[in-house]
Amino acid sequence: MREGSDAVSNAISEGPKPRVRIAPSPTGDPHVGTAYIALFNYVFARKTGGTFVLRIEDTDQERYTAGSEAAIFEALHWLGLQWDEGPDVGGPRGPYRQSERLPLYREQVAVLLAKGEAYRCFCTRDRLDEVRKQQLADKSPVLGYDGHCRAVDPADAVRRAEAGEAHVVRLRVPREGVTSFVDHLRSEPIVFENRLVDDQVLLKSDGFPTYHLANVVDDHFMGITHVIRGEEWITSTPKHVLLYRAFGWEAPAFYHLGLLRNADKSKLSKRKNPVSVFHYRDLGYLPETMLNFMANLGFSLGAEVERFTVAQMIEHFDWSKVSVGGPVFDPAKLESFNADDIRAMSVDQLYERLQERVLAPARIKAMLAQAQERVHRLDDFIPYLSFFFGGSVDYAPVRDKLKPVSGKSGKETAELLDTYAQEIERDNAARSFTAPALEAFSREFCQRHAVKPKELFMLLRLAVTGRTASPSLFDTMAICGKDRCRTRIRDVVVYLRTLA
RNA sequence: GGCCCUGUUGUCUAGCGGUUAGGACGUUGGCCUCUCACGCCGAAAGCCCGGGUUCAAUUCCCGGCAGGGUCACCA
Repeated sequence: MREGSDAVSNAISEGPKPRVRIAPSPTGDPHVGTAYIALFNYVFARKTGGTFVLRIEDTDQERYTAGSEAAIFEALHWLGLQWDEGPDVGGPRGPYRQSERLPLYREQVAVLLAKGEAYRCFCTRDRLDEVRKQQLADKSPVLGYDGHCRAVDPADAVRRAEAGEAHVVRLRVPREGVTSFVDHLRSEPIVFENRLVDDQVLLKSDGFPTYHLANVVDDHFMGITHVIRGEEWITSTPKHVLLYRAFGWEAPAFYHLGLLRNADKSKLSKRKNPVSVFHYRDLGYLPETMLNFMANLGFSLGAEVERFTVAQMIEHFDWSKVSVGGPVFDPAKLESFNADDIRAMSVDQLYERLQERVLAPARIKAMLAQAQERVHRLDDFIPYLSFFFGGSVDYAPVRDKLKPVSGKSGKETAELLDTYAQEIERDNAARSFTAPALEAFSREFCQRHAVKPKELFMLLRLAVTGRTASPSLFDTMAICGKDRCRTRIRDVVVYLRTLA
């Protein structure tokens, strides 16, 4: 744990009310890492009587996926991390979606351009690639833009821009000196040499701001006082500090939290761990348990207390109790916490919880519709529906049926299934996980990969249900839900890889 | 590779110069018990390494090493 010179600013003090924010990007499923950062922002805001802002960073046209903004709201709501200002609840510093703030960024870029703190760059991608290749070949310690367009006469640059020549706007980073900032979670100031800092692109050629620009401009105009985010941002913080300086604004206080890790210590990723908040929700982890578990990853209430509520965390929160060594996200411990909490409930409470999601009437009815024509007695429904529940399924009874598709090895079949799971994420329709979309996608997938639908579908059926006979594969998948299917497909991928 | 961050049992952590280094998950032995689970009792397992500073370093300083992050017109 850090201490010393910074002890004073580490303490939570009075003064103007803090304003903090989380700024997720609507790409894919809401990530537990986002929830983790949100928790610390939320707790800090509540502790200090400050304001917790939710801002949507949707400046990347390429990666934007429909529906994921709503998914972020849903995930955060499930956890109970309510924000005070945001796209859905409004607030005095809106709008809270970056795509709705475009004029502001352009205006601010113009200011920088006028001050000479930024410049237009007309370099083509090809030239940029060349420069990079050369730097790599020369083993240059300095990787990045070479400043070619710094020399372009500003008046000339305006003319070219007005003539419609494609360009970006870059920050003019000082070539000399250092940029340093204080990270209030670490004892020493963090220092970067300016010559190693790239002339960051501020405005892309499509007129959208980059993260760096939008982030700084928004944090400033939204009055953000404390930036609490993941450690992955430390290296870009000097760019942000330089930007604040270029604008003549005061920078907020920075707190970089350690990154959640996989068991092998790499940054938590969906290849190695379930990372969707919905995965945990749908498999029946309790939101308060999730929160308590995540809180323990970097925050400690005291020597021998690890089970506590968010309210208790708020009550005792202090930055001196936060550690930053990237913690491994250990699902086994989460599970143990969850089991404890389930045990602590009354049967009535448990019954209530079950009805909220696991036994939600709409969900049960969807299952019954599938089982109706396949079951003879009412009492058979429950065992028949078993594969709609739980995480992994037992493949022992169908082990001999779990084999490579014709013409492929086990390993190749494993990769095929893995690709299938990944491509679902990238397909706009399939990602929604409705039966028709899944079917269309799956048939198209078979065609593209030259696999017989019959074979792939059986493999999927076995993976998802652990049975050779089931209701329509795609209805089954849709009802099981994306995360449950993904878990099971992953199980089979792992198994198939062990085959020749 | 350059730069940056981090470094207490396998994992999450407490510790802030002197402790039998504490707790939790996991592993493991036993008790309880019709079984399982729960519960209870016990065990193994840790201060990354090397130099300093000090009467005394897990703790402070320096250097290594290891892990991670980052080097985009992605965030």
